[in-house]
Amino acid sequence: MSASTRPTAYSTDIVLLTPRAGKLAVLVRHAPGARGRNAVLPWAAPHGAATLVAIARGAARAAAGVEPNWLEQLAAFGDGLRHPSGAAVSIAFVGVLPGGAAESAAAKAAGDGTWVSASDSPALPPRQDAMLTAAVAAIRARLDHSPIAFKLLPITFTLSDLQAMYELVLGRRLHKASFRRSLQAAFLVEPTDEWRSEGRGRPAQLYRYAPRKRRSSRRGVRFELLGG
Amino acid sequence: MSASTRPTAYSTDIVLLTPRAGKLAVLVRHAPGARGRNAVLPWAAPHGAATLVAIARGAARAAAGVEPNWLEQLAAFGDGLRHPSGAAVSIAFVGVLPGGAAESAAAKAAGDGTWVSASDSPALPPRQDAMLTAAVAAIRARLDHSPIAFKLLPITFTLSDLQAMYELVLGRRLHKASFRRSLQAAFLVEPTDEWRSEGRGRPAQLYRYAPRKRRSSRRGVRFELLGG
DNA sequence: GACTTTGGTAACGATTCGTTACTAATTGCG
DNA sequence: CGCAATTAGTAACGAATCGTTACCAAAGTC
Repeated sequence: MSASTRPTAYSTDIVLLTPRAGKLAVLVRHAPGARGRNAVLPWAAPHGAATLVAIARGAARAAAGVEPNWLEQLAAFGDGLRHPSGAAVSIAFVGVLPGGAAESAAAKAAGDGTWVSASDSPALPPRQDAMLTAAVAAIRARLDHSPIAFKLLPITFTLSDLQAMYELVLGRRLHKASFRRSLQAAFLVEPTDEWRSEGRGRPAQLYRYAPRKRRSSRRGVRFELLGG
Repeated sequence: MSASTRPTAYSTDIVLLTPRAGKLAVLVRHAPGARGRNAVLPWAAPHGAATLVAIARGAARAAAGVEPNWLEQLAAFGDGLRHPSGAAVSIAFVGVLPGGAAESAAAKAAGDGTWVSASDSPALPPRQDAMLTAAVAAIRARLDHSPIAFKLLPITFTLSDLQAMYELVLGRRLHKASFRRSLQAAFLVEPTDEWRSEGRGRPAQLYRYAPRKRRSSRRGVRFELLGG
């Protein structure tokens, strides 16, 4: 399903991301010999009539032990950069998993990959290194359009957890009152009956992702996002 | 460079769009036999060490006679849909040309493609039909982040031209005062000394695209863009 | 109890934004 | 010429949004 010695027409690669220790971690497979060196992203050669996204999902499950909670195509990468498959072009997918989902005993037993910090540049092959950079930029750019932050969290979470996840992906601090006011106006979450007490401080109510409305915005044009 | 009879590993396709008669037109090539039927998007097989974007640009120039004014990768398409190349996967690019650039005598002589309305669904092969739909959605989604509207216009244009182009791509009407206020705040255009008189009404000043500032926004989170 | 820490919200001021209304400059027509 | 029609361009009002400060609530710690 993965490491073939003969060159394949194209490869399907996956950048699986999960929060770990306040940073984003990426799933890699290590070459049998060295540890910490020669890391590669999970990838698969095309097989049968499986769709691209199905191949990506299968590669993710083989390496992580569980299926990604969210998965989208990233882009096709070619342009001469070296890739372990030898293929001239690779189609990359981005996926996310909730924090802790990959640390379960079942997931560890079923997957052959390991999680490393995404920002410490784990010495990937050139083409896959470009994929990782693009993947981190992509979830940041799509954070407003896809429920990525929610899919990076467990089913229930506190509003502070949600804000911290947005801050982690965006790489900047957000204001609590503004964040919650915007969230309230969007009808994206609903409270549960549970509360969580994290040691110090007042307990926080747990929420779940439950989008209800979809306002057709009808807003004007946002020129300020244009650059160059 | 284009129509080979043996199956290729993958194809590089291009969806070239231009404004024409108040709608978007797409560049297609017609099969030699029938006219109006069997239209295909320009595509190319991989060759040599050329990058993906260079192959796409070459295919665009071969069919349009000129190079696209803006070009970005769209996505990879596979999933069993039929494609004239026989390849299992195709990497699609979106490009735009200013209105009138494809009607010049030089362009018509150098290109072997023809322009048809993008909304009248020109009976493309299934996979390319999906590309066209995705391309129109993509330029709409990226309109705020890439200077697509400016690249769909000639070098100089009136502010009414610019607004009409935004309305054409977005598919909805915009308010003149709001549009110009936002544009002014973004420092994206500079006036020229020329004026254009279009028959009736007051003449309009011509502007050119000349982005000066890039404010780092620092805005909050936009939950209202999230759906499903 | 006093202090610290985290959760949660009210409210003020500034900015943005949609809209209305107005002025400016040209063509067409009597 | 005088006046309607048409398109360009802007001022300004009111509502909504947004960043920020401030405050209260509920837990643990000393």
